[in-house]
Amino acid sequence: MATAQIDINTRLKNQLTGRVTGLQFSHTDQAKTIFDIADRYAVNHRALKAGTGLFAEGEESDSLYIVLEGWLFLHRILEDGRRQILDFALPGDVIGFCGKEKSPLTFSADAITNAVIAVIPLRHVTELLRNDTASAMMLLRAGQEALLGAFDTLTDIGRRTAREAVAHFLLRIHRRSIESIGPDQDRTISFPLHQEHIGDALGLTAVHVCRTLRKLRNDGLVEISRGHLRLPNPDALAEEAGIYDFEDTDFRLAS
Amino acid sequence: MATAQIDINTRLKNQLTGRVTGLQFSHTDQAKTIFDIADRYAVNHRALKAGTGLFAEGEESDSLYIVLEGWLFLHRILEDGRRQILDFALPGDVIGFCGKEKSPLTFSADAITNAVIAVIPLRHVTELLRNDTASAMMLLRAGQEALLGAFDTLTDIGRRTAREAVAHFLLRIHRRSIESIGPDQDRTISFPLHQEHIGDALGLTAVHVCRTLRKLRNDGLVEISRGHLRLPNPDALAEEAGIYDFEDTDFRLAS
DNA sequence: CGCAACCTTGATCTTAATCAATCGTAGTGG
DNA sequence: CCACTACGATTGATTAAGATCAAGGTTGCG
Repeated sequence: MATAQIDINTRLKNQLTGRVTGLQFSHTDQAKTIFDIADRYAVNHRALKAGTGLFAEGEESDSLYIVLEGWLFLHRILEDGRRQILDFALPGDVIGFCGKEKSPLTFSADAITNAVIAVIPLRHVTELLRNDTASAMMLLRAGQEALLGAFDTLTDIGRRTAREAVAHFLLRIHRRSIESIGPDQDRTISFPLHQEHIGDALGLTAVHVCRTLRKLRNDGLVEISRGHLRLPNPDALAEEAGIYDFEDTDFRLAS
Repeated sequence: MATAQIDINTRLKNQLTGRVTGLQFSHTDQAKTIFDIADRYAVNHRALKAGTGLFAEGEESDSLYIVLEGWLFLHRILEDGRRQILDFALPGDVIGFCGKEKSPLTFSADAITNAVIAVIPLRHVTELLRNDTASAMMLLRAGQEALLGAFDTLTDIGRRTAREAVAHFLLRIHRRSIESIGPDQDRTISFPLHQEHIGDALGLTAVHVCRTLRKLRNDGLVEISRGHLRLPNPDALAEEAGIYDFEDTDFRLAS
């Protein structure tokens, strides 16, 4: 069991390391190092079946998690059932670090697909901070990356129309998938999200996401089929999202 | 000039240290250590007039900033002028750390009131990570704290009504102000935000914020006057926000 | 085959946006 | 001291984006 999971880890690292050639810079290095951190500091791996939870709001956890394989989502549920998805987590992403011991988590994490997660207890994080400056910097960056992602979503929900928000969301997920899993084939990525996931991430209903996607599909900007997403014309889609020249610049930029 | 600013810093620390007596635990310690970090690693202080910018989207910055005095807001502006406020920054908050050098910032930070900011260059952050494990942990926590705040706002905008969101927002700001500036007098805090700030933070128009605040005021839940905010009945307001027993639990919890 | 998810589409309703004045108050210059 | 100005808060009338309610329609799987 443990060895099988380490194989998965190693395989992912190789995939990512193999990618360095074609690409320019640091994101790839970062992902590599995140997996190195998982290698060196994880006490065990957790294999989750699709639909099961990694942790839930209210639980106490003194661990940090690194996704090795699969897609998860972080969310919060209100009393009456309204759900807000806060983020998605792909391989190489760090989640669940609340910083303090003994304080309850304020959100839940569930697996969308089958997933493998490296578990790093807080005491190993302390050790990492003491002995491994480069990894500490990686961790800081990962946190900041997550914050910037939340800022993107905030802008999508707060100040973009449904059409703009969905377009922007798909571009971001597409980019993250490529950065995490590796280059896409013909602009196509594996895409396990349901319309309800998209809606709950963007503050929309699944019905409205459906209508919005239909229009984007009719306009030839998006293709979704059996768990795969293709963006035939990312530039045109970026224009819909209210972003221009997104190939050149970091398309997180609003203008 | 430098001495005057250090005096401000010292005074703030004393205020916070003085608070330890009445309260239970780590938040206070954390704030103290954030100011210690500012003391030890800042190369200089910047004094900002109300309404001026600390940095703007698109600029490159290899510094991290710690607010010593005043209120700031972080925001992003879309092409057509729509604005999303991403977060507010109060004394003790850390902002602007993008993690990578030479990459442009993806949001702006402006001062709401006059403000004093400690500037820590990235090379000092590296030094901090290498030599000062406790401070490194503080920095990680501060980042996580910001992420959790963004998650709160995400839930407000995405899944709460205007009334719930405004109630929740005021409770959070009230709490942050107390944690940062010190205990309030008679449930009253200094509150420099305009209705437009609240609207841009919550994805609403200033007009709708006005109407929502009026109703909350008519219900005796909120009092706002000349830059001050009073929450006469936090428990009742928390109920409006869809939170119960918020005195006992971390009211970041949705349920 | 038949059920269970999920997606799709239509009709109607609600929340919040937009448009448009008006009011209050703090500052400014004469 | 007082008109004048500017900016923010307020209120009303109207519109629009997206929610809600209600059927079907697909797809995949035991």
